[in-house]
Amino acid sequence: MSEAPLTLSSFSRALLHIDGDAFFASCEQARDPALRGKPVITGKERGIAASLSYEAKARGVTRGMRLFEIKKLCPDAIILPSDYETYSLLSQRLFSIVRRYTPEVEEYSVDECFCDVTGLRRVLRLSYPAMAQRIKHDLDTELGFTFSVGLAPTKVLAKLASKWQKPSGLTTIAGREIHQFLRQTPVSAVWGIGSNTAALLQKHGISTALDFARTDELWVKKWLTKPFYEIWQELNGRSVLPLVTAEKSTYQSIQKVKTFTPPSRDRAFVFSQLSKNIENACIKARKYRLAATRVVIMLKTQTFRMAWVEVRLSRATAFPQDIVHAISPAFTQLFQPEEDYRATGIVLTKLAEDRMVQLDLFGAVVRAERLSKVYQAVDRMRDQYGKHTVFLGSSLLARQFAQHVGERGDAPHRRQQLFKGETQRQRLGIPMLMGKLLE
DNA sequence: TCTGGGGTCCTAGGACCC
DNA sequence: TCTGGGGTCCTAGGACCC
Repeated sequence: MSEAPLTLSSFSRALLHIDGDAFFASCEQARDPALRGKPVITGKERGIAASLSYEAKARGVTRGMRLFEIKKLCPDAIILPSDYETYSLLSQRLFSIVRRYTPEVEEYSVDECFCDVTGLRRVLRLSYPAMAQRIKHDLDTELGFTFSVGLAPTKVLAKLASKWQKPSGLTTIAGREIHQFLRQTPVSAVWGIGSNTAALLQKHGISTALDFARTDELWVKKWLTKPFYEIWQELNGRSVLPLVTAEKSTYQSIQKVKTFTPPSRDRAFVFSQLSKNIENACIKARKYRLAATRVVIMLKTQTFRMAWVEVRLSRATAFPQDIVHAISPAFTQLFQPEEDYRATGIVLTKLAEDRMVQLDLFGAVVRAERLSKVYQAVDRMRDQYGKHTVFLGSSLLARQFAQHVGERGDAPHRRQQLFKGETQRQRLGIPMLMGKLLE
């Protein structure tokens, strides 16, 4: 292994990685002040802890812990079902605050982003660390919970920096300090290096991020794939990963998977779960004006065995009844009556843009136009009154089940609670079957 | 870790064509 | 009939992320 250069001029680029602390639990606390300072846990619908407030962590609760264990350990824990709609709204606020400083923002996930502040020192009359501090201050005070921020010359290093001190940390990794940080970091903790690659590297005596950064460049190129070579470069201070600032406007695939408890071997019920997933996937597809030409249906057994089959559609569609009809034989083939199922899933793939969809027969054109009109109306109603307003007859069992177990789907009144005056939405509360609309 | 849900990118290798 | 080279497209599967 030869020495790779680690010293670079302090900031060829100045990139920030901003990460919400205990984001989901913090959102709940931000929305309901009565929850502040208390052990809050989200993930009730799954039966395990998904996100924990720092108060809960202090009591020894960990991610993935079962609810009954949590109750034993921390009887006053407040356990809430996930409310993705609220998290997503606060996420948008996070991004818009960062955009006050620079348009170069990558919305990496619901609770984190990267941004490029290179060259803004003069404009803002601030050093890069001071700039990072200021952005952090705005986020902390305006959103009502804390963020951890990393400042470094590359994305991979900025990600490492934000993780360095949590919660509410601000860590700078300047070019000359890179090796000090990498020496203390196991290679498996580097963004993009998972357990498989970490195990491979370990075999070659590479255990810290510094070992990896110092590995011979030619060796890395020869034995590892492109993403790992890019990580190697970034660890050495060479910024090669671009910021993806464009708004997400399309998808390669859309999937909806849903677990239900208890597991079931009732064919009609399992099929209706799948049907409901298909409807939800189609809603998303239509929103982005996409249509699937292929779908994968998946059934997960209680023993976590995943059976799946791919179905080619005769034409691209984003209408659930087309897909429900097309996958029906495949479902029959997949479904084993003596098996207990815990989840179903659908993946829409080979997505085509809506207007490019080819319609073969005149009859199909007429039908598609009719359906298209129906769904325009359905999508408008859903926007106005909430997700559970209109659905396919084949999803009825699953819808009733969800209502029975008190699922926390989309609920416009919670939006009102959070953003008073921003929405006039109300809940209709009367489910209608698609069949009625099509009559 | 007793296991949710939603994505992306990369590569090897086969099929097919000239 | 045999052997060879090269290009493109597609697919399955791996790996990783939050």
